[in-house]
Amino acid sequence: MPESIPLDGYDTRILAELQADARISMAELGRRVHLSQPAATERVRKLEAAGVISGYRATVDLGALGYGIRAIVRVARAEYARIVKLIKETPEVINAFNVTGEDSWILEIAVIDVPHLDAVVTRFCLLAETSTSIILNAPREHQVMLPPRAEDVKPPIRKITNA
Amino acid sequence: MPESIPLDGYDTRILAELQADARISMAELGRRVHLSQPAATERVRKLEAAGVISGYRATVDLGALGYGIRAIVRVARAEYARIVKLIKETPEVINAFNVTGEDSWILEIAVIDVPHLDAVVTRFCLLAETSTSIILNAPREHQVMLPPRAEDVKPPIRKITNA
DNA sequence: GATGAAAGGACTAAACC
DNA sequence: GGTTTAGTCCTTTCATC
Repeated sequence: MPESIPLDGYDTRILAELQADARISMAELGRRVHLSQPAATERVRKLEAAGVISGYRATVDLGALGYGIRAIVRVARAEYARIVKLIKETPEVINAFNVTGEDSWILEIAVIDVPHLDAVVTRFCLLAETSTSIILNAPREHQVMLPPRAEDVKPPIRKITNA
Repeated sequence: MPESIPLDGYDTRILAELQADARISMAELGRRVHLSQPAATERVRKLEAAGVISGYRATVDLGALGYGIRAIVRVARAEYARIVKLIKETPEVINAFNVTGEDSWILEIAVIDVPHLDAVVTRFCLLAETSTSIILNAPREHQVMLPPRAEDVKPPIRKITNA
């Protein structure tokens, strides 16, 4: 699994375009980033091979699908293996993060309505302490992520040697 | 913005396939869901028009991009407008949810290293109380969401009328 | 919704810079 | 590394069943 391959301006623009619309053709991508179509295709292939691009997914509108409520469930004092098992068995869990701190799990879930929310949260309550917050709105979702700006990257302190 | 159009088995399978790989051709999609290519194309077009499919995005590996740490930041006692402004100015924020409860905001961020984490969190600390948890692992991410199963959908209680 | 035909566009590979 | 060209393949669109 190669990591941290050098990314230049073309790669950055390709990543921006494909995060904004993953279904454009390689020819259209080339036009947008000012590369020929074969050059764009080759760069995308390398970004995929390097693992920088890990996939392409359609985004669905949960409301249109019939899920009226999204919520964050924090889970504390849970037994690791049992929680992982319950997460894997629960399709309403969109994202599940194991985190440091008092609450060891943070889940994002989608449910139809309040009775459904109750049903899902109750399953986790049986294994651990939970705290549920309903998502009211999301001013940012799926931010397009590009390589860190140079000013944010602190070079490591060089070790003093006897050279 | 049309919502809750009826979705049949074909639509469900199309949504599953496109959430798993958004770059397949309409011909390949048709093969996978056992529809002709024009039929598959037309259904995708309708799902897009109805807003069920809201977009297609490439997923990037944050580690490969150079972001070594992901974290959840909970923000409490914040002034709404100022927090929204700060979120919009902070590219490290991947997702930002305004939620019910004590902590009114839950942010997911990606940073390069601990100094960078410190820098980002400090900006939010100046406006509100924060609590930061580093993400250790994520046993589930980007769950494929399909229309709710029938057994989860509770029909509304019919009102008693004088008919 | 399927089939078949026609047109347009996209991808692959090669030669060249 | 990128570009251009040429050839093939695929996709899309339309009309018909």
